[in-house]
Amino acid sequence: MKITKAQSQENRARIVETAAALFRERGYDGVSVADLMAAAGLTHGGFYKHFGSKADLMAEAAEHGLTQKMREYEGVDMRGFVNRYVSREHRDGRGDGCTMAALCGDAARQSPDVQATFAAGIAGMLAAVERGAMAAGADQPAARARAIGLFAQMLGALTLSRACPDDSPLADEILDACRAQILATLPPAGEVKPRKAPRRTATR
Amino acid sequence: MKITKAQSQENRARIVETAAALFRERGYDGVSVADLMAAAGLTHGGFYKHFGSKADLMAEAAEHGLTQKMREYEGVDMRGFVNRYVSREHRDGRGDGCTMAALCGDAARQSPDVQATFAAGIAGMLAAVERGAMAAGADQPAARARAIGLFAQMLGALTLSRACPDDSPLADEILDACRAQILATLPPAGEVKPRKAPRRTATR
DNA sequence: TGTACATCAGTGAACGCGCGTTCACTGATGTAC
DNA sequence: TGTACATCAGTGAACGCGCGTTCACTGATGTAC
Repeated sequence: MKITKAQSQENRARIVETAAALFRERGYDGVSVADLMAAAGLTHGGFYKHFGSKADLMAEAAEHGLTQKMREYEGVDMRGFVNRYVSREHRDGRGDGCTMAALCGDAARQSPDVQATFAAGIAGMLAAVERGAMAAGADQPAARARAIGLFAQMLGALTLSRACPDDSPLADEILDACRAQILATLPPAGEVKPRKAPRRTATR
Repeated sequence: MKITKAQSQENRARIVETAAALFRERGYDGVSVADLMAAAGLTHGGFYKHFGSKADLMAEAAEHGLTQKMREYEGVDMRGFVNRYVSREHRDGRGDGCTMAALCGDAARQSPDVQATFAAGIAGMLAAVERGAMAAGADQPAARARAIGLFAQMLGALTLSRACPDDSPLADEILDACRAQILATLPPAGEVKPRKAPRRTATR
């Protein structure tokens, strides 16, 4: 029952991808190794041919999820980012959503490895938001502080909204209030005063 | 080995109090029934003389923690609240801190009972922050939206800061940037334009 | 007030269960000749 | 290019462990007389 090298690498990648989504959906403790291997279409025994431990996979899945989301938002302008991030779709789609928003609270209690991954993810996210804020007309160095405040508010809004029962009107109110408030601080679309050339994140 | 009724009630209260702190510190899955009974100075078998299940205690501990913190902040003005909430002390003192900030992310994956408790806690918190914002000079109905945005940002700041490794400068930067940003939107202390009588939360 | 007895909070062993992890085994792949 | 064999990803049973929960038992409390 040996498998092609390429097939094996493909399996490994699928495990990471599957794990990233399941962890976001149910949390780290809510997904067992057997669960996720089954979801990836394999049996649990083979897990340790790919990863040293569940904790190792947690770090790798976080890394994968964070960089993937960053890439997905590349080139999206600030208003678009806020509209998509602080939305009912994002709140209700934990599995497909932002790893930070889904697991940031849990990360604080995980291994240093996972924690370091999240810290790097936060740093990257803030840098991207800062770039977006400057492209939207903010000044350096205020842009840095503004980016931090902005992202904290977006993440807080999502977290609070998700904690409410499914049909709660409060869940929507929180999202709507925060989105409107953030958008109000951004210049209207198209009215951006360009400084140098408008920045775009490089597609590497 | 029977115990006084009063002694028993005291034990029960101590279990709830201990559980609330341990849950905040390590998360719901990070504390076993045996753990917390030992921390309360009892053996694990007696747990079910007081509670139907661990999930029941989770809801009761959340309720306890949330209302206790609300009472603690009663009569504190807006600037004081922000300064204490968005602080290193609060970030590093999970066990003694805000239940919402510590467990809001986990709450989304818990039983409807726990989720309802958190939703009620959010509602209460927002109402209190709204009162504080109005006492600080905001207008109705903007005060409601402002309260939501404010609290989301405070909670997000704490969550992000806690996700960073202990010695990370980023952890402090996030806290400082958000605190400064929030305080800048509040009128300076003492310069409050009173409308009607300045409101104080009733001590009931 | 004093005596006899039912109550029930607390104890600690035991339960079944699912977890992360290990292991002997399989058999197609990939390599050495 | 064809043959012989070592490799190693995947399988599924098994491991020890800690979990939430149950249970028979204890013995001071609280009650009935």
